[in-house]
Amino acid sequence: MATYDPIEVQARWQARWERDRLHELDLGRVGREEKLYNLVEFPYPSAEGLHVGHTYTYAGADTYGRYQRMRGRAVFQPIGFDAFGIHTENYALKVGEDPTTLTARTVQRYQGQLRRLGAAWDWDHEVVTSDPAYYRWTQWVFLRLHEAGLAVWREAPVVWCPSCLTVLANEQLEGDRCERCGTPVTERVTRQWFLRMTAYADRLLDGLDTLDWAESAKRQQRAWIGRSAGVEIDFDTEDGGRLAAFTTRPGTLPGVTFLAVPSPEAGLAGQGRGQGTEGRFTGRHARHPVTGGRLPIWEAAYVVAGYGAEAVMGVPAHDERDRAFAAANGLPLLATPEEPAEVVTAWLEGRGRGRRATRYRLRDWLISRQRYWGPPIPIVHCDHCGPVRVPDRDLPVRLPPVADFRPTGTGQSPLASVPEFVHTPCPACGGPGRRETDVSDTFFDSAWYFLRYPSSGRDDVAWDPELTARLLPVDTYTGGPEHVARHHLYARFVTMALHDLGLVPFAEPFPRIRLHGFLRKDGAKMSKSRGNVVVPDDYIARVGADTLRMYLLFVAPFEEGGDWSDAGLAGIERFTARAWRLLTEPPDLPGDHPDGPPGPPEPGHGRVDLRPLDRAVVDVGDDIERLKLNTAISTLMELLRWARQHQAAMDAGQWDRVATTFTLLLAPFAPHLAEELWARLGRPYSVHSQPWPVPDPAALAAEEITLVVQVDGRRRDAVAAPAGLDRDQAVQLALASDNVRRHLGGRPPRQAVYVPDRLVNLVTRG
RNA sequence: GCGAGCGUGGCGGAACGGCAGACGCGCCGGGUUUAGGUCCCGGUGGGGCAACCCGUGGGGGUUCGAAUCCCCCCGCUCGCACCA
Repeated sequence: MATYDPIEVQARWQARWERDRLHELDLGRVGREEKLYNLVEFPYPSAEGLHVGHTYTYAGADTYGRYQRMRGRAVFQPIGFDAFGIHTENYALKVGEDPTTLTARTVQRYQGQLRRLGAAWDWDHEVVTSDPAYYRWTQWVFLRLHEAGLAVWREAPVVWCPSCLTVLANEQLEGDRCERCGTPVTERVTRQWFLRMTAYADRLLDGLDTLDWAESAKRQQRAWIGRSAGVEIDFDTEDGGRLAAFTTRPGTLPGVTFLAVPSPEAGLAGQGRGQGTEGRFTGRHARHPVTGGRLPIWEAAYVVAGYGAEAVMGVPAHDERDRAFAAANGLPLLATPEEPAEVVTAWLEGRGRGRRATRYRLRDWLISRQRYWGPPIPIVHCDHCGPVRVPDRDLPVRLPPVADFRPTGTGQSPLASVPEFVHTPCPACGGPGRRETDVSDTFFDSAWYFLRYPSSGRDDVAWDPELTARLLPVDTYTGGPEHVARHHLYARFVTMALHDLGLVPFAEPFPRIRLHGFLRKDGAKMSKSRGNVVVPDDYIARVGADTLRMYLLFVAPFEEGGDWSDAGLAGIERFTARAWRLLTEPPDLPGDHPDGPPGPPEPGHGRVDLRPLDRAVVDVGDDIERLKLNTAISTLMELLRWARQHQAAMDAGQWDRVATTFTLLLAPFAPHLAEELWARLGRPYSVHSQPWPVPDPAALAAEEITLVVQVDGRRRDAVAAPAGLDRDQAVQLALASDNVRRHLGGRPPRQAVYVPDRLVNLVTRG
């Protein structure tokens, strides 16, 4: 028999699956009950290609999807490319190539890599966000939000990256640095487009309770939204003005000794953050609303602009930051007791000096980017009409070719240098208009892509209502924890807004999210920016995709991740080779042995206890459901060893059941190998269309168990016993053990703890 | 600083509060092979090499019984980082 050639096997079956469109679903016939929308975060095709971190994520999600298909679900598992955006454009700048041609090439490269993973992608529904057929609808979504008053153009201080030469959203900061390039950011005041995400703060927060997400992810989003209930208190200033201060602890009002307002240089972005005690007296004073005492007004670096209140009331006696600021600036500390919050609030409300208020850490989503590689925001500015929506019929507003796509640094996108793009009649009055030249944030492209997948072929609608009602929401979203406060939040917000507009029939796009762990390299997260990526291609060419997939899933629990090292790869190579030999070569029976009697191999007696097989069916399935893919694979290894050891004793019927069942259990993990083995067993194509095996319930009811016997909590024996013993029978059995009697030393047990079918603990101590 | 997660053999990792170390790597021994590799079998936490004893970052606690639950401390990783 031929030896196992994983490279030949994977190439042949990949070609066949593609020809047969094995993984493409006929969405027209999928019922709502049977569908399973298995979504993974799509890659951005920026730089050197997919790395094994992607392989890890996709292998896990694909294994889950393949298993669900065998469980009878109609699995929709689309894939696409997040091809617009700064990351792609920066790579284009680095290599000095136009992003249009570059993207076409990198997408092709990624497609090839994704195909070679052997995942069950539904290529019929691929989307590419930089394709006009896609971003036309991104613009359409923007227009719907604009109509609803959720997209607003306003002047605001915004975060500016002096390296990327664009403004950034709050979510795209890492501390006071740009999350893409690490450059410390600065601040600008310009007119920008915002999506009013804060209007949904409460619903984004409250909706979390309904979701099947990891608690850590919910906690993170809650913290990000940061709802605080408190009171806004008015302070009259001596120059006749008024300052409103927000506090969550109105009871500390008697202890106020100063007011703090944002210092101009502290700003949004957080320059000057750190010590937090720098400040400058403004020369102005306010009056305490209760005592009438004079309160100096200070500019303080620690006050965050834009949180919603004009000032912070400084209470050195009750707040650490206030105390530090007061101490550093010679301000008094007034040691007053804290009053009951309700009393103070009611007092203020009664005199019109304050009102209950809720504040959020969440900001509106700034989507303007003064960059090239993104969807133009579909607005025309008119001197008479203001910002006017481009009519739907004129979409897409195509991204024009430009001579130079480098960011300008002037605060304007490179599109501003294309007169024939900029100058266009106002859609409202027909007068001279200027197109908006900013493009939108990449995260806006990906905030709705899951809606597009089922309807990807449609050029008349963004998404088909009937298909959407049937296929969505997403059943399982496999993604990275780094997206919890960004992409997952944006997608929830956009979906809620579209739901309110009656455009989608659900408010939550991702009722169930599973976060994968990270593959690390030498202790550090593997990422392109760190330059420590390992590329899957060499491994796929050398040991095959099946072995790489299984190895990645074997080394660590999927949701925890682990350190990449190929040291243990040999273990999976051995496993697959053994499986191949066992199922494709005739058994090594006595009749075959050179020293044995000549003749054909004799079948075994056929009285092998097959319960381990049924047990494995249950265990592997349970493990996949829980994404414990590492232990699922170890169960397969144990099953293989058991099959090898008992093969000779099995008759033809038993062996057939073992061989086919093993192959079915292997299929979600090693799709090519399983398909080949299935064919060689003479079974009809395809193994991936087969139902998951059903265990024999009688076999699962084990009639014999091992009872562990302890004396005073220490293991002294383990005895074979029939299942279902009652306490007295179990204790009698335990007392029959010589070793147990020896350790009892003649003392009768004072107590016996019995865990049915597991353990007896005889306790002698009082 | 705040929040969360995690600390188990030489290594990756198993273990509904119930036999700690499954499975795999590596290593040791044996077999097959002209030889190396492959392949097959066995062993592999520490101490005694037997009965047993000790062992899950450290210390305390709850429990008949703790890697698992609780408290304190140490270390690593990941979020957030002046949000009043």
